[in-house]
Amino acid sequence: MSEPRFRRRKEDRPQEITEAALAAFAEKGYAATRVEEVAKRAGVSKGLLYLYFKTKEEMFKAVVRGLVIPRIDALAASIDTSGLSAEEFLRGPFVDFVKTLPGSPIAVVIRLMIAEGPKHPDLVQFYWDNVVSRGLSAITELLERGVRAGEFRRTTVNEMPHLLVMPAVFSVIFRLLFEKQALDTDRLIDTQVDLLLAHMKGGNS
Amino acid sequence: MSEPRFRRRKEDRPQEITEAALAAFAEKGYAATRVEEVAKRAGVSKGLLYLYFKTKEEMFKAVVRGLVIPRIDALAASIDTSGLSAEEFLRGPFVDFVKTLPGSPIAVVIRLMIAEGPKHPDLVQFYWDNVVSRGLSAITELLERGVRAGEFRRTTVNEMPHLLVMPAVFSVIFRLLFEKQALDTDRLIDTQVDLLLAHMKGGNS
DNA sequence: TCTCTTGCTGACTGATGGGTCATTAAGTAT
DNA sequence: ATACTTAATGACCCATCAGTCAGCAAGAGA
Repeated sequence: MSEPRFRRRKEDRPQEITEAALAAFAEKGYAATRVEEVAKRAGVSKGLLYLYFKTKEEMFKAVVRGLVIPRIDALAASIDTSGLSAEEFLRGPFVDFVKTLPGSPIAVVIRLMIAEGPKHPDLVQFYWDNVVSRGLSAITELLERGVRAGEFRRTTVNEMPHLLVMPAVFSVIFRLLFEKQALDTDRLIDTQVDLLLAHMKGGNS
Repeated sequence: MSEPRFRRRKEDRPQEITEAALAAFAEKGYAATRVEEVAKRAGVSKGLLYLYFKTKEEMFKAVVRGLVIPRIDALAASIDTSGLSAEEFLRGPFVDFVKTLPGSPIAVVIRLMIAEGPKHPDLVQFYWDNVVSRGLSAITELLERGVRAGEFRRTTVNEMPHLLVMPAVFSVIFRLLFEKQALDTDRLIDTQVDLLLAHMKGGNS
């Protein structure tokens, strides 16, 4: 006769909740987001959230974990599989990936990390181990490959892969805060990569 | 006989409160900081805060305003007064200033802006007008001076002064989150400035 | 010394929101 | 059908905290 008032979908709940939480956090930030708001977005009662996550904080951590790992895995994998030269990879898949960041869920995670990081040391540690550290190593390895192939000189950049990631982080933050004052983040990223490649390929230092 | 229980010091209160608030925000972030905690640090009762600031939010805004403006003014002024060439200014006062950022109160403000910005659009606007916009213009003007003097070619960098500020923002965030995994932020800044100067002085694009 | 002004206090309140739990109803097994 | 398990509800509890206000006391003025 009538629709049941709810369905039991134990399997799907965690991800649904996680997604709802991300959306809410993106709009209001962690502290300003009410648990009930997340519940509403997930189309579920507040009490249910506490069956899947012990506290609001646990929920927050689940969001970060669930979103970031897959993406990084994908990029790391593509470094190995693609038969591209180091320069081709940087100009191609790497730049593409970086350009998508400012508009992706990862941008939200980055903001959350900055805002809440100091209050969640274990989460920062997790993020460092699984994202930052691995990302930097992957880039270092890629540059090393370029040096071995005779594409690049060995320069300071080999010890500072940060220089390649920098524009991504900067763009994420800039877009987040000053959306209106459109900075052409794609161009910023391209320019920085051009600069670095020019420096690594020829020149004098 | 006995010390008075308090003194009336209308003049000094605002700054004392503002400083206490900054210290508290630096440790806990805005949302997690209790108004009473700020009062305690300022050695004052909670009620007093509300005589000088209508709300916690107003207090927050006062912190940002009071801390950042003076610094930016100082830097902007020194661009004009110093008789240095563009390159000398960049390698000298500019780099010095940027290097102090990650450890300065401004770093705290930057973090607060990222964390709370989306909830305070008017504050973001204020920050844009008085800090970011003015800072970028100053740099643009400096580069332009360099071009006119024949020091620099005109390149993409003239339209993207962001490239010079980027390492500062990146360093602030990096140090804030991953203090332990010491990134040599001074070196990062130097390297980026070297790269840009090399590009603007010679080369091919 | 006795006002009078006002900077300042601290106990109070009202609302908010994280977290709980007794109860209900969806699905499953017999 | 009937009994049983457990996903899901939502009304409730209560600690927390931003903001208030009646009264107090520091210092100025006479």
